[in-house]
Amino acid sequence: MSQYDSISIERKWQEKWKEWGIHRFDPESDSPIYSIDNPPRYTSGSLHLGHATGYSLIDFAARYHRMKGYNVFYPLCFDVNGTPTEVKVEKKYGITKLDLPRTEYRKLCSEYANGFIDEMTHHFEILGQSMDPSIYYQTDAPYYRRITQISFLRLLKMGLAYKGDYPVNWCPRCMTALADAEVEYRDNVTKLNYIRFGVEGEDRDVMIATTRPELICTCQAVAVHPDDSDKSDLVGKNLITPLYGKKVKVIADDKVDPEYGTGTVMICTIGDKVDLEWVMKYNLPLEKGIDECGCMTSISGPYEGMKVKDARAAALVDLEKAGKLDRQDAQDQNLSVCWRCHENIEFLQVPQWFLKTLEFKEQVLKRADEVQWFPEFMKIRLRDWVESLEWDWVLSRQRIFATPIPIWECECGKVVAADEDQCYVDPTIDEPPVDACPDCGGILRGCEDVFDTWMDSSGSALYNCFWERDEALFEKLYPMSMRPQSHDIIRTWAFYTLLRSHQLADSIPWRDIMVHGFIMSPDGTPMHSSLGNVIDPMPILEAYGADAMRYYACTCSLGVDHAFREKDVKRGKRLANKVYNMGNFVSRKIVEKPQMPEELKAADRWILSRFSETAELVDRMFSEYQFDKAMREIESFAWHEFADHYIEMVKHRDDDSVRFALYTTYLGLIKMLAPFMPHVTEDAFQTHFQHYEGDRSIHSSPWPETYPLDPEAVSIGELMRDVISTVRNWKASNKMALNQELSSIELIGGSATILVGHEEDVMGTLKAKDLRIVPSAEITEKVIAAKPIHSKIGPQFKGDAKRVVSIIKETDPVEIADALESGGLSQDGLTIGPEHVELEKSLMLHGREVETLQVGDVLVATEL
RNA sequence: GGGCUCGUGGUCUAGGGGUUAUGAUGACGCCCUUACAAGGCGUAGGUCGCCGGUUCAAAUCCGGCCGAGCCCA
Repeated sequence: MSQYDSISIERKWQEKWKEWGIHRFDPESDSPIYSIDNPPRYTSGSLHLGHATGYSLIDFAARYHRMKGYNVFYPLCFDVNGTPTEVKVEKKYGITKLDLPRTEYRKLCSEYANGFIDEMTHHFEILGQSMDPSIYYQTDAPYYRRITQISFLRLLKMGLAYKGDYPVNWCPRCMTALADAEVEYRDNVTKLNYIRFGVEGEDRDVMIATTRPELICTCQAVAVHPDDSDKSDLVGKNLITPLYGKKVKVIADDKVDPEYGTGTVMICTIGDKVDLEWVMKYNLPLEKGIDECGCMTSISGPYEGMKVKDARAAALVDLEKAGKLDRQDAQDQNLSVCWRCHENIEFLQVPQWFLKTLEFKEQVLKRADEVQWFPEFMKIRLRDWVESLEWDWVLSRQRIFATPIPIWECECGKVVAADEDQCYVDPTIDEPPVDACPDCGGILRGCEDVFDTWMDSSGSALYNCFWERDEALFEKLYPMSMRPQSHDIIRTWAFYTLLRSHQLADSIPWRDIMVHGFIMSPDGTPMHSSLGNVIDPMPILEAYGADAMRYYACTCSLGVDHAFREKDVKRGKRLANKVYNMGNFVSRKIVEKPQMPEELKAADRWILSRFSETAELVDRMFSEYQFDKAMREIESFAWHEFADHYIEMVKHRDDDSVRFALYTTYLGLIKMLAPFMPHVTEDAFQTHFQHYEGDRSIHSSPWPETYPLDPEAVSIGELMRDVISTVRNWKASNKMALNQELSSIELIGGSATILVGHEEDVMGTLKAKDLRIVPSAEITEKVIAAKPIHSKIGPQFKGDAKRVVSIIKETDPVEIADALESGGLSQDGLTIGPEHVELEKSLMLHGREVETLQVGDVLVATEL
């Protein structure tokens, strides 16, 4: 059979790997550990193309390190917490979190999310993933949440977690606080409204421009720029707000942009972050105009209970009626929206739990420097993010399907934390460690808030290393070897993990971080379900196989985005087929395991040398996560050097030397390809090598051994290759069959003599009955061109280089050759030597009817 | 508006001061050759985004501009 049937063969080995358990991490082993802080897959349904690519890249690292002798820790894991699931469940059942008791709501979410796990696990298998189910975890399980909770209790004890009363980003639809990292921005056009404020005791108006007229009820002050001479007379006076008639002071502050609107700003509690800055700076009262549901409060008077948007419209009508609305302009703005439901977010003051983050900025950046970034420039993303941070991390969320915050609170304000032994604990169900408030004896109420799910995710490295579960294993495993992730979550997953590992373990979480890009649609634009350009990887896997899909994945260099190319997957399928067929050829020659013979023939030494060079380069590229480069090296060696040239060169031969070289090179070749294309290489290994090598699987076999470089064999091999392919091309272009016999071939030229003693392969391959190698013959050499060698001329002649080049170009080549023979070409005080010029010669052979071909400076004469 | 990355034959891509710019893919032509026609061989196809600068020498370094993607404001 010459066709590689990917689907049935892939399933077969996937089943075997499962049966053999060859991807297991061995906690007892003394081998060096390579551990991967694998991204727990979010349980949102089927695999998409980006996942297929991302997880393939991780699997390359895992399989490579197993072959390098590492005890690899690569857990199968799922992320099952969080708002995205809640949003989907609410949509599915048409409910909100207020419609159901917490336990029932949570049950719906849990059933929904867990319902995907079997299918997603199966998809990983189809992709050829070597994740280890023996170290499985999911983030909603009590054993995982327990670690999240204990880590919080430690941070609380250290004084790093605190309850604060600061305004937070708030999503009125999700009814929860959001971290800065959860806020997205959207371009929007709104109305900038010019509104008249009265001046106290004077008969004039001041025009104020605002996009949020519904917040006039919370106006605390009005600000102008200190250098704005037109308005300096206002500073210190009181203005009267329209609709409410409230007196507010005019202040001068250089944060005011005099160019924006009227240059006069109303300061509300709280429209945006600048408002908040002013509120803090001038110690203004924090009045709440909007509540947690996104409705106006009683402060707004007639608008109480209205949604913000409706209140804005109503306020504008009233302002118009009162003659206070002067005009409206269109205004571009950047709207803050919730990352999940895209509802406009508000700034609200709702008590929340925070983790001290700002005071750790420098330490986190130091930790980031201790980690090796692949690619290096991705560290800049982290640095920019850290340096731009303005707030501590809001840990609490007013949601349900997440890890509960393990505390109870008393009306007096006392907080009672859970005992670590109690965890996992749900304070809305479980009893507190003490019966009543230790301060006032009051009743303790379980905290209903839950953690931001990044609190769970950023503990993955700690969890993986058995932190607070097994002290000995923690010592052995921590820090982990590598964190793989995409670049969009550097500010969240990477940052929070670095922060918490520093705070809790005083260490980096991992030594390396590998950051990959996104997979875009074929036209280079992002894939979005709303655009209808999302590509499902499953039909691709079925059509071409996992090895082909994985081939595509390794063409995706790290750190940058890649448009999906189906033809790259096709190329992968072809490569799998090619490798499969090479195996068929090699195994025809092999009847027992070949030993290295005392003497290897030149062509065989050449291919072993080239293989060794390739394997060492590939090894280094693997260790630097440069999978695209590694694959390119393997592919071009396998396909072009090994198959197109070497195999062709030795087809005619059957001896110990060629058997050893074929066996060793092909085995080494499939070994270095095994991390990328695990199925076809396993199939070839099992079919042709397993009974000789003994390893149960190619994936539990060692990385190939290499041989010292043999420069002599490399020159001989390359000349053989060139002579053979030149004559083959000549046969082809003269419409001869490639196995057409030739009565003789003559190689003429000094450098041809290295082939003396190695005629066999040239003759055998070209079907030539005779081969003669002579240093010279009755030939005439004619110099036809002289070319300047810039890399030699430039450094030596510097400023004169241009003149040297033009001398060479303008002088007759024959004249140059003659001059070089007799010591050099001198002109204009410049002496040009043989090292500066490459002479191109035409070789003429007289007296016989022969075809002549030229290979470098070797002339090939063939005779039918 | 800021940061990062990228612009190379029709398409995709390698190279990151010094031969005739790499390879894939598509197009065209030829070939069943001791594994593979899902193969092999060959041909055509390029002002290396644009404009300046540094240099003996720039696809490569520097500056500006244009375009794309991501991250942030």
